[in-house]
Amino acid sequence: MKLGEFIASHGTPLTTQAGDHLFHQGDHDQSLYVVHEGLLKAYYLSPEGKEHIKSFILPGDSIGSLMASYAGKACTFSLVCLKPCRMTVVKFSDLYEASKSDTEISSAVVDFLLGFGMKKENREYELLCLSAEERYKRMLETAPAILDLVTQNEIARYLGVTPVGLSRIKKRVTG
Amino acid sequence: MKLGEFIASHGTPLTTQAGDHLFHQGDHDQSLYVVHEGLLKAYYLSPEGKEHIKSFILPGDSIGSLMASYAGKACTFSLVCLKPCRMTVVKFSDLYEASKSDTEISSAVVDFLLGFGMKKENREYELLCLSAEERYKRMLETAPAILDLVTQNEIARYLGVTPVGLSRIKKRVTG
DNA sequence: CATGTCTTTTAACCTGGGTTAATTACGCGC
DNA sequence: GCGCGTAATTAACCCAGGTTAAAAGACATG
Repeated sequence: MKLGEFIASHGTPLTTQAGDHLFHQGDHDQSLYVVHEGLLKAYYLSPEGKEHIKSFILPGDSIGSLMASYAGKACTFSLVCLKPCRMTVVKFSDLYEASKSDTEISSAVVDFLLGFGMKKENREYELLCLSAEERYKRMLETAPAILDLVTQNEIARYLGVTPVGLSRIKKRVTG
Repeated sequence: MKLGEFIASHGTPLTTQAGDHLFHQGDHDQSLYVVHEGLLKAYYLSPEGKEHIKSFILPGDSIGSLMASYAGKACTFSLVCLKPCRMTVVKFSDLYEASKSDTEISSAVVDFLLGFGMKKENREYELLCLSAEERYKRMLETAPAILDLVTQNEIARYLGVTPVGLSRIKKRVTG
């Protein structure tokens, strides 16, 4: 069975409003969210209340908490809609079980996970090797679309700087 | 077929000396290295010659360049042995193809990739949300073993600070 | 168009970590 | 034990980005 069919038949549709949370840090949400339309952000909240943005999720992307879904632990981050969204929710365990017997599904899951791994490695590279200014310039080149979708405030917290810091960087870069 | 059997039958053994490189940044190495014994480091070298350590690889771990193996691009990092190593080398494409038809293999690959994903997410969290000092303290708690295996110089470059910086942090933390 | 709310910019000051270089430990071979 | 190379510490200075607070835009609503 194709992965798309599996999701269509075993998933349930979900539409949300901007501001709706799908789960909070600490929850045990074991769903995979396949996004068809809208915009979400995944973020960490530190004990001191500082927000760090893990990623923005666009149509075509999928997201869920690996920690909760696979390791049975609490979600390490929160997931909130920045715009009204339309998606399909799949139980991680359903997909995981299906991948054990259906080679077509497991192939698609392997491809998904390999793509996921490359994204994470790329993010790791940026955070480990680049300065905030370099990360901003890189974002201008590789993902300019997102800049128009979210506030500068959120771009900053995604890049690992404060909004004040990003304002300074912008001024420096733009000249 | 079990993954272990596949690796044993389709892989080739390899032993190396400390200092040997398995591949360099820019190469197109499409191998997966399954480490039985020894110690390796994966690192990025910036155009200005600065080294950033992506990870240390211990017995039981596996490593390879996703970018080269799966995306067909150049390796984004280099891989070098810090101690003599004993490992098995598997062609990524062999394993990838096998996972398309053998459910036992694909299950193991899915599990491997899920574990890999969790590691990468954890590293992303540390680099995005924690200060260098917090990352050092966390390492003291969660991976004290590595501290004895490599130089402080390398710990620093793994944590994303300079050796001088780490020396200061140590002094601050240890009191 | 006045008002409140949110985002962005600017300014002043502070700090963690970078940089360079000198100094001190720690092996290790002879 | 002595010399030599590598690793770690220390010191002095610098700077990117954090912090706090105030000011300036930007919009929406009444």
